[in-house]
Amino acid sequence: MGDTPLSDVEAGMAFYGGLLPGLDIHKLAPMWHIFNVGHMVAVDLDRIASRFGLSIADVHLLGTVRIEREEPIRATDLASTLDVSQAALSIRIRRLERAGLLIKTMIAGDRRAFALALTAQGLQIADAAVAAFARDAKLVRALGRLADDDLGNLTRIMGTLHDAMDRMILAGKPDDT
Amino acid sequence: MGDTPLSDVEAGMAFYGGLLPGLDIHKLAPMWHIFNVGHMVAVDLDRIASRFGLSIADVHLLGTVRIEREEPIRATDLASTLDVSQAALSIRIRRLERAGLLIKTMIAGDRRAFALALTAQGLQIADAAVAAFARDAKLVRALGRLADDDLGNLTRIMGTLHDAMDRMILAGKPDDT
DNA sequence: TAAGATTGACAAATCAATCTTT
DNA sequence: AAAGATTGATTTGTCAATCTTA
Repeated sequence: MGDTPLSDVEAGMAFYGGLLPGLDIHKLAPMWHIFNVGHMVAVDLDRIASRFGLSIADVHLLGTVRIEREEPIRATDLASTLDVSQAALSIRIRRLERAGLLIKTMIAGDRRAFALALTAQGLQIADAAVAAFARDAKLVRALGRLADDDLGNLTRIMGTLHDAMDRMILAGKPDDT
Repeated sequence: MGDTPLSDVEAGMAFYGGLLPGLDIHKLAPMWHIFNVGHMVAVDLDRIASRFGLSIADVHLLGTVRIEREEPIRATDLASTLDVSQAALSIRIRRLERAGLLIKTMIAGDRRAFALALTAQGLQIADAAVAAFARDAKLVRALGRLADDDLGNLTRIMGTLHDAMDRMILAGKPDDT
């Protein structure tokens, strides 16, 4: 170890790198960062969402339904997109429906399934929550201190990873290890 | 909208950017990516950890204790580091202790608190789980397809954000909104 | 008083089982 | 059978209250 003053995070990664030389630390380190920062962001956004009487999971759902599509999104597709169980969705949808933010609509030609749409109030709250995220989230503050280059590259690279994970999860649905 | 075939993710961000022009989409987009990828990684690592009879939260705890320090880490400090409640820690520690992976040790000069250390078995399982993460995680596969430049920049930038979030959370503990 | 840790009440996730429709 | 959705049992998280020690 040198005498450079490492942060706790860097020190931890350096420790593991030296400990298990067989490890692919160059991929483990960014995954660890993403996992941890993702968790901290989730906790932080949950705190902001609670101002609206919602959880971050609620906003995630409303925000996804918010994005207009040709075909209104079905509950099953939503479970894939959000990477949660259908059971969890079922309960969340019922609660948001009772809160007057969401409505179920029939799908032509399939009486098993239903599609989802936001009410006027749901639309307003979803937008307000997203605006509050953009304004108040801790991570937004941290992102504001990055160089323009870094912010652009981060967005591009994370977008690539986001797409790749979406595809892998979708592909891995039928046969899961 | 142009005729470029956008991914769902990019289409969603473009939608919000056009919808609410006041939004700082340049910071909202990367935050959204980090939140979503972080969640998908957590689900994936949880699946891998279950091979060892552990949750990702268990491995997170063991891995953090694993990192050697001058002073063995206390339970309260661990709650800050992991960004979970003391109550959750309390229960998880008891379970890991009963499983024979973790031991509580006395702290000289303070009979309220205790420190944590891994047993030989805990050490072995923690390392095995981390090795399994590096080998089998979906995100590791996705990271393997990045250009070397991108991987390096991602690691550096996410490390910066990780540190920044750690500091903000630590600073925000006494007075939380 | 405050800090470290634990407990109890409650919220929310998963998994397995079930019901209806295809 | 298989797919979409729901329910019940279990696990695990947070929050508020409590106990012990500083």
